[in-house]
Amino acid sequence: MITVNALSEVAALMGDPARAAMLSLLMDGRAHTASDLAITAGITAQTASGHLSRMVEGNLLAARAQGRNRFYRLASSDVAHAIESLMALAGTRATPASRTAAWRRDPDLRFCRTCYDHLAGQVGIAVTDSLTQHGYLEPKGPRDWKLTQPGELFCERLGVDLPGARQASSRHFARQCLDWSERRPHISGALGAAIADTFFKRGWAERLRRSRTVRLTDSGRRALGSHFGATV
Amino acid sequence: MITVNALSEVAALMGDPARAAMLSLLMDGRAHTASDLAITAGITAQTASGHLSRMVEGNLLAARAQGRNRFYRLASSDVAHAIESLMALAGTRATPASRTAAWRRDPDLRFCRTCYDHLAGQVGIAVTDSLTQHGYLEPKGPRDWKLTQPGELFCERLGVDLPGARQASSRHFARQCLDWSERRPHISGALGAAIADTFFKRGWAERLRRSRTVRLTDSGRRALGSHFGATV
DNA sequence: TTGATGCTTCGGCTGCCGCCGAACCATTGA
DNA sequence: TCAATGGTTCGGCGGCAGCCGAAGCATCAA
Repeated sequence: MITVNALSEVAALMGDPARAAMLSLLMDGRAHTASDLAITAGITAQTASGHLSRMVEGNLLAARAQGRNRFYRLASSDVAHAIESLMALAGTRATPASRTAAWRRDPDLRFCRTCYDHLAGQVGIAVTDSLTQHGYLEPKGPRDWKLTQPGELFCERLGVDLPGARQASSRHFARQCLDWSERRPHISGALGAAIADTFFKRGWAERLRRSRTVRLTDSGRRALGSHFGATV
Repeated sequence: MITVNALSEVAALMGDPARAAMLSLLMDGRAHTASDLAITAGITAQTASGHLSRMVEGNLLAARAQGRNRFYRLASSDVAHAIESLMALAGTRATPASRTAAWRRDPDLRFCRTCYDHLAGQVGIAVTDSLTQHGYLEPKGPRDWKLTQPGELFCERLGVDLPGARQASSRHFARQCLDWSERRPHISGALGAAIADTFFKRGWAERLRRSRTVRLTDSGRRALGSHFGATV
């Protein structure tokens, strides 16, 4: 069966520590330079170059040249979801030595991070829960959400770029994405990305360099309370 | 970050051709003997033994001794879902040589297979669609379904072991599982397994040995029409 | 008890793959 | 044009991990 080989090839591509470190950084959804990825993985530029070209060849990454730099990003949100599902598995692996799951040791990452291009972790869940509890978001089908009329008004007041989000016709508008640390769905898709953008633009959250971890600012914490009625 | 290592370890465990072949066989949800798995992977018993103990150690598999034999099965449905998500990735990898996705080359597998312990593929989707269209199944939350009152009656008439399914309190009753070939959700969980059992018990479907592929019998094809109002 | 079967452990071989140094190409800026 | 910077290609080294043969335990059937 051909699918077996394909399975092992994809898995093997993710199964090297250096490549996994790069993929983990790229889970922030942004594009990073080859040298940036090399430093993150703790290897030389030429070794990283080999890894990167292999991952492009394997359709895990997409590359874009810009001047002297070469930027790499995840090829698709499917790749991000596959990585998340593996991380969910890794998180439940209770080692006999310490029964503490791996993600528990990184509380900041668990608190708030980017998942591809939208917010995840406790903050991502808090935002999503608020939207559904206020009736702004309703489940639609197995893996999507519907933004209700009041929900549209709410987003507009918040400054979310709804027209821009709808314009990205090639991707899902409001998608459910399983959160690997909270093990519940949060909002992703074009709307999820637009909401995350709003958080960054209004100074409610800051990306930490070289990490998926996101820091919630003081004003962000206040905004969660006043706009979303949530405390984290 | 510790999660990075955990990610690469899990992925590497799936990234070996022999182990991937074993995992693929175990995706039928049943337990298989060590020698059976060795033959499937095309390696000797002692080599397989090493692979199997590593996968047990890595919490991918669970082992159970029975007489002289030792049976291995997937440790949890989480493992099955992670493998499915990787297969979904592998399926979309269009090689430049042939733009045909891998699963297209195995139409039987795409038509009907077991996913862990329930039906997947076109038949799994047809059954699920029929249940939802008749109002027997309603979406409940992001990843579950609710079996309605008419749905319970329908299942009882069909001979599905509902009490037995409800008894498995440790697992989800009616879960949504994303089908990697159809890319839509089908019914899984205890109810999904019970429905699949009914198909096998009533001779509507037959497992092909050493494969996830399931053959729909003639009576099964008729049953799909008469009971589910579906044609495949 | 004896032999057959299923599985595992041990030891040693082999090949692959990740790694780096060195050299090379491309872009930028002076 | 020349130096500096970012990336890739090439060649060779070293270690790990997958593989098997041989031997060692269990279990079952006589």
